Parts: sequence; C-alpha cells; structure tokens
Amino acid sequence: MRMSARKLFSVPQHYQIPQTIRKYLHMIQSHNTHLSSPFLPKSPLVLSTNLIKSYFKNGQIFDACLLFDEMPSRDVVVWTTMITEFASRNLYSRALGVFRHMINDDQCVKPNEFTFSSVLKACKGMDSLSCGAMVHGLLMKYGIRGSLYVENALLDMYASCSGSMEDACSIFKDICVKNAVSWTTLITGYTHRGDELSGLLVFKQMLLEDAEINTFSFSIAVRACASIGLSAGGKQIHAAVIKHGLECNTPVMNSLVDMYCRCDSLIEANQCFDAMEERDLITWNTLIAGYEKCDPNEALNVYSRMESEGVIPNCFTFTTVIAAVSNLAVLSGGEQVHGGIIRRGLQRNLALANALLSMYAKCGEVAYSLKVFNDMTSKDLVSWTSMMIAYGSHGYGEAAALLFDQMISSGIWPDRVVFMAVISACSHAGLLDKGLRYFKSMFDDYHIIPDQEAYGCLIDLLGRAGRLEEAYQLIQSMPFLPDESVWGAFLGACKAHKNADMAKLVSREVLGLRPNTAGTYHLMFSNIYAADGEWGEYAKMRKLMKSTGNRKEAGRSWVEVRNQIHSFVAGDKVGSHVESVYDVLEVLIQHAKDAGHALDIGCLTDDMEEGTRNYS
DNA sequence: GTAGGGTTAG
Repeated sequence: MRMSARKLFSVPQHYQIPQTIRKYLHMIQSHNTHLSSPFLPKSPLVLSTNLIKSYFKNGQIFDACLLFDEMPSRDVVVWTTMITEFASRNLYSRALGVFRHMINDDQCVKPNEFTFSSVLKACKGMDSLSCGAMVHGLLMKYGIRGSLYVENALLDMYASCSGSMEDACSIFKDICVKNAVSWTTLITGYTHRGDELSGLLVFKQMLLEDAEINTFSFSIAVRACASIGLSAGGKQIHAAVIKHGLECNTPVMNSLVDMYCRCDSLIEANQCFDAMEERDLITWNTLIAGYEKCDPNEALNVYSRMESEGVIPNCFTFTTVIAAVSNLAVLSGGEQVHGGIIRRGLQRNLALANALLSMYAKCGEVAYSLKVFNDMTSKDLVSWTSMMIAYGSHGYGEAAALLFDQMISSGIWPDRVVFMAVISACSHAGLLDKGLRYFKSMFDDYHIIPDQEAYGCLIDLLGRAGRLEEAYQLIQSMPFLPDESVWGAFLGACKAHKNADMAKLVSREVLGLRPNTAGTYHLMFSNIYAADGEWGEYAKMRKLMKSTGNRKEAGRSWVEVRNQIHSFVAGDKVGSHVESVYDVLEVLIQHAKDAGHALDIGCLTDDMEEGTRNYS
C-alpha cells in the first residue's frame, strides 16, 4: 500500500496545520496498520472519518480537506463522507470534484450506493441534467442496481433538473417496490415546475393504490392546493389528514393553515391554528402572512400575541410584519419594527433590508429608504428595483434613471421587473423619451420579451404624456389581447387628458371583458365622461353600474397625526375633525385659484358619491 | 465512520 495518496485540495500558502492534525499524523505514522491501542481505539480510517465530519460540523473545511489529503489510504466511506459533506453544504461542484478524483484515483476505490446517492444529490443541486445523466451511466457501468435509495435519488435528480418529466416517470415506473419517498419525490417534481394538478393526480393515485403514506405526502399535496388556490381539494385532504390521525403533526397543520390563508379562508385558517396542540415559529409566521394581505391590522395583532407568548421572531416574521406596516403606511410602527430588527441583529438580512426600504418609501420617507439602501453591505436586483420604485412613486424619475444606469455599471443584469420600475418612474416624471429608450433597450440589449404588464407600463408612459393615438395603436399591435392593466393605463390617460372620444372608441372592447371586472370600467368611463363635462353619459354609466350591482370599493386613505391614524374615503362626512379638514381644503382651493390654477373637476369625481359632487 | 422526500417572505 502506498504511504501517501494523491492530494486533492489546495490550501492557502501560509496555512498552519492544526495541532490535532499533527497529533493525528504522528499517530498514523507510528501505528500505520489497523492496530488497536490506548491511543487508537478505532482504526485510523474510522478515526479520520470521524475527525473530518467534526471539522465540517464546525465549519473548518480547510482542516477537513487537509486531513483528507494527508491520509495515506482512503476507503469508500471516507470518500463518500467528503462528497456528502460538501453536497449538504450546497458546495455541489466541490462534491462532484471529489467524486471525479475518486473514480480516477490510483487506489481504485469503487463507489457504492451511498456514494451514488450523494453524487446524484449534487447533480440535482447544480441543476445539471448532463452531469446527472453521466452519473446514471456510471451507475450502470459499476453495476449498482436494486438500491431504493439510489433509485429515489435518480428519480429526484431527473424530476428536479430542468428538462422534461419523462425520464423521471420512466425511472418511477421501473422501481419495483416504491416507498413513500418515491411517490413524494415524483409529486414534488411536478409541483416544483408549477404543474400542481399533475402532482395532485399522482397523490390521488398514491391513495388509490393504498401506497405507504406519511406526513410528507400530505404537506406536499396541501401545498399544491394552496399554490393554485384549490380550496375544495385542500379541504378534502384536510379530511384525509384527520382520518389518518395526523392532526398532531406540525408541518402538516402548518401547510393547512397556509392553504386556508392562500384560499382567503381566514376563518378556517384560524380554526386550524387554534386546534393545534403545538405551534412553532412557522405556524405563527404563516398566520401573520395570511392576515398581512387582507387585514394588516390583524396581522400586527397576531404578531403581538406571538411575542407575548414568548415566541422569538425571525427574518420571515419581520419581513411580513414590515409588509403589514407598509400596507398601513404607519411610519411610527415601521420604525418600532426596525428597532426590533436592529436589537436582534437581523439588519444585515438582505430580504429584510429590501422590505424596510420599501416600507419607508410607502410611508413617504424616501430619504430613509435611501439610507437603508446605502447602508446595505450587499445589494441584489430586488434592492435596486425597490429603490427605483421608491424614487418613481415620489416623482423622482431622473434619480431612478440614474440608479438604473449605476446598477448596470455595477454589473447587475436587469430583469423585466426592474425595467418596469424605471419605465414607470420615467412615466410619472414625464420623461417620455427616456422611458421609450429603456423599453427599447429591454429587448434590444437584454433580449427580454415584454409581457402584458410591461406593455401596460409603456402605454401608461405614452398615455401620461398625452400620446393617446400612439398608445391606442400600440394596444392594437400588441402580440396579445389587452388585459385589465393595459386598459386601466389607457383609460387613466383618457381621463387625465379629458379625451372622452378615445375612451368611447374602446368602450365596447373593454366592457366586453369579464363581467366581474366590468364594474371597475363602468366607473372609469363615468369618471372620464364627468371629467369631459359629459354629464349625460356620466349619469347613464352610474345608472348602469347600480343596475348591474357592480360597485367599485371606495379607495380609503389615512394619515398619521401625533401617533393617531385618521382614515377616510373621498367625500367623507363622518369622522373626527372632518369639518376642519374641509375648512383647510377651502383655504387650499382658494390659494390655488389665487395662484391662477383652475380647479380640476376630474380629480374630484373619483369614487365620489352623488352628494359630494355638490361640493365642487 | 457514508445516502432520501415536507410547512412560512421577498
């Protein structure tokens, strides 16, 4: 046997060999055979494998590599340990590198089923179908067959890597005795690529075949229902969960709470939450996130309940809480949460910093947003996009454009969303040419195909600049039928530029859309006609709205004054200090008139009830 | 001394 095996790793030049390794090497050299002694209770191979594992556990990867390199001989277990440890730390290419050395090594150690399942995991992690297929070939070459672990890992690799599901299905079919892992791996393969229905069909098949079923399969199936808003399916699975007596499993119950939240059934979500014997942080985070979208005040209540029960919040919790605060636009609340984040030392979390940046912008404090942005030690595409949205929503189009150019210079590749952010910022600041240049650059320089939403941005840009003809022609020439966002942008522009003729031109097409959205458009048209002074058409539209029962929910605004939130709708007649609000409004209108501005009736008709019109 | 599938945000 050779005394020194080939070295694999390069460690830094001035790296000091740790004392433990020196001692170990000394022992190996003095007992270079498989001896048992008071100093070597186990064989050197077992000892070194254990040592390597503990180095990895402590994050001392250099030491683990150094020790591996110094080993005079290596067996399949220590090779596999290296591969597994790298793969479980998401260092997939290093895992595959070790495997490559293993099969080319002079000592000819044959990989076993343990090795192959870790190697396949690394291929999956790299999303490399070609590597996976090559490993599949090697599996054949080494004649390894009949291990369910390997078959499931192979199935997982084909089901997870980009490509078709055909290979995964064929592996699945060939597994003689499938276990719960085989089934759930196939289901996850479908759901991860957005084909929830196929995943649910496999789950159904699993139940029909009376296959081994466990908690994992249930939570995956519930999540599939949640993703596509299939509450009926989710309820059926809930019944099956009860039938199988799995109500005490926290992950399964968490997925049910999430499913009900996503299906807007907050009552059922609460019932599940209350029925749970044990709740973990995910349970609380899920319920808070559920309320964040529909009732941000209640989301904050759940958060304080969670804190009062002594549950320690994490980054997920804070991100959701910040979103709730943003929805309420309560600056003081946002600052309190920011304080809590700093106290817990979580301010370096990127997603959290991005959420804080957006929160300050929504609360009207762009300068704070910029401070968060500048203080970030690392920024991702979301950070840049959020800062551009912050600038854009406050009318700082030039600043957003400058930021976009800085982002490109810093080497970040843009996506569709960041283009929409910068185009929208240009649109709100009246920077028509700049906005058009960005739209052109999106597909000319970055080959991003604009979707409906991106076209909506462009139409908004043209519309706000008063180029209604061009906007209309663009709608006609788009590669898809215009949706609500496109018509919304166009009609908003018709209204702003008091162009009832253009609005009439498209009314037939727009009102032919889905009946449940027509109400919104009726209101828009009525406002456009009102803005144009066509009160007859306005009255007709309002009548039509009432007859169809369509009613757009009134937009609610609120303002925070001395730690107190005042909420109101347009034309509000009730609430505290309403009279003084109207008095101030009178003064402002008079100031505007004195400055030579005519009162724009169009901006006062939005969402207003009949009585309020008298006011203008 | 070596291997597998699940739940929360952006």
